[in-house]
Amino acid sequence: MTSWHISVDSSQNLNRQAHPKKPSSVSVLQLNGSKEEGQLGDGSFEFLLRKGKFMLDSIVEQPLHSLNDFFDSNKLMLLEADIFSLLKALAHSGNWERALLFFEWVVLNLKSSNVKIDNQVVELMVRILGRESQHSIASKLLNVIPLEDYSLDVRAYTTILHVYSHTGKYKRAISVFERMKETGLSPTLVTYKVMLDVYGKMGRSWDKILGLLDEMRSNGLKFDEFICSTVISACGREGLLNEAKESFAKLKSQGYVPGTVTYNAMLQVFGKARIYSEALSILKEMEDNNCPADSVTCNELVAAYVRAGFYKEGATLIETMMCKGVMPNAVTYTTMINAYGKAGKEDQALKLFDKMKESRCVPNVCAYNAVLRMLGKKSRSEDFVT
DNA sequence: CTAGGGTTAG
Repeated sequence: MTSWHISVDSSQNLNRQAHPKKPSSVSVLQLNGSKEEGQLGDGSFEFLLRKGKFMLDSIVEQPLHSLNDFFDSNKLMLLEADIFSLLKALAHSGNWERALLFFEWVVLNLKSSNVKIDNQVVELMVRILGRESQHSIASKLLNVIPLEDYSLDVRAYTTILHVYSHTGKYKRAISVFERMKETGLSPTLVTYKVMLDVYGKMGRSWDKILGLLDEMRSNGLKFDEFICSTVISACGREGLLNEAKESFAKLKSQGYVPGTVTYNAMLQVFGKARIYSEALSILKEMEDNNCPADSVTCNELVAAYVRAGFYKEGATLIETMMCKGVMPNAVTYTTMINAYGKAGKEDQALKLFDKMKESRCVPNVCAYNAVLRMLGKKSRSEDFVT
């Protein structure tokens, strides 16, 4: 099972010669609970399991700041351990920070003995940070892990690309994506989705986006809601109206049935460009296709109304939303408050802000900023009391 | 229960 094993010191080899039938690595925690390898008979395996559990518990008990000292003083035992299982157990018990510190410690100690970490351990660490959405930490970690030394799987690569996308390192994402393909790995639908997002956020890359879509087609991948919404929102970001319309039509002609998210992205494209006829026809298409509207749909419509100066209509829409069971959220209220503020309707804005709190919608930073900016502009900050 | 999408921001 665990074919990889890191041998670091000679004492371990002596140990192995003395007991050649023992498992070659200490299984720290038997997560799946399977009774494998028939090693339970002589009791030594159980002992090793207990030892592993003990190691896990000891790490979890350590305060974060003294963890490195703990690792150093238990160096021999830890480097002999099944690092993969120990990492997995740490992450599984909600200790991703300890997992990270352990990983970094292992990297440091193995580097000094010129031993490479196993691919699977790197993949696991990437996955742990990805799941925790620790993008900037992952990004920093990737600066010290030479990726070209490892042959990671597609999923690890995809997570890494997502990390680069999320931390704005678009150029690096593109070069890692290219290198990944050179090593013979085939990108999955999700990989392509992340890359479409990278080009979309980087901007000025519409031809690249079309290129990726062609590549996907020739690899036999089917476009889904994720792919389509990403492409349309890329258009929205740069005001590519015709491109949005064309690709939307093309995708539909290929049998793709748009969902709420893609319709929302289309609404944003036309709403932002103030082309209300098109926005309304999108809305009509949604209704015709029985595609349910959600809070984002309503927020886009509210934004479209107030951009055109239709404050009453925007406010009424919020009421309608509530009647239909779609609760307005912080985005809805912030959009309206901003609009009132710009129009010099401070009283209306403050009334709405109160209503927001009454309806138990917790104001976020954007909402407070909208109110404060408005009051600051009017030099009426004395009216603002919590 | 392996990775992934859309909305506020003067």
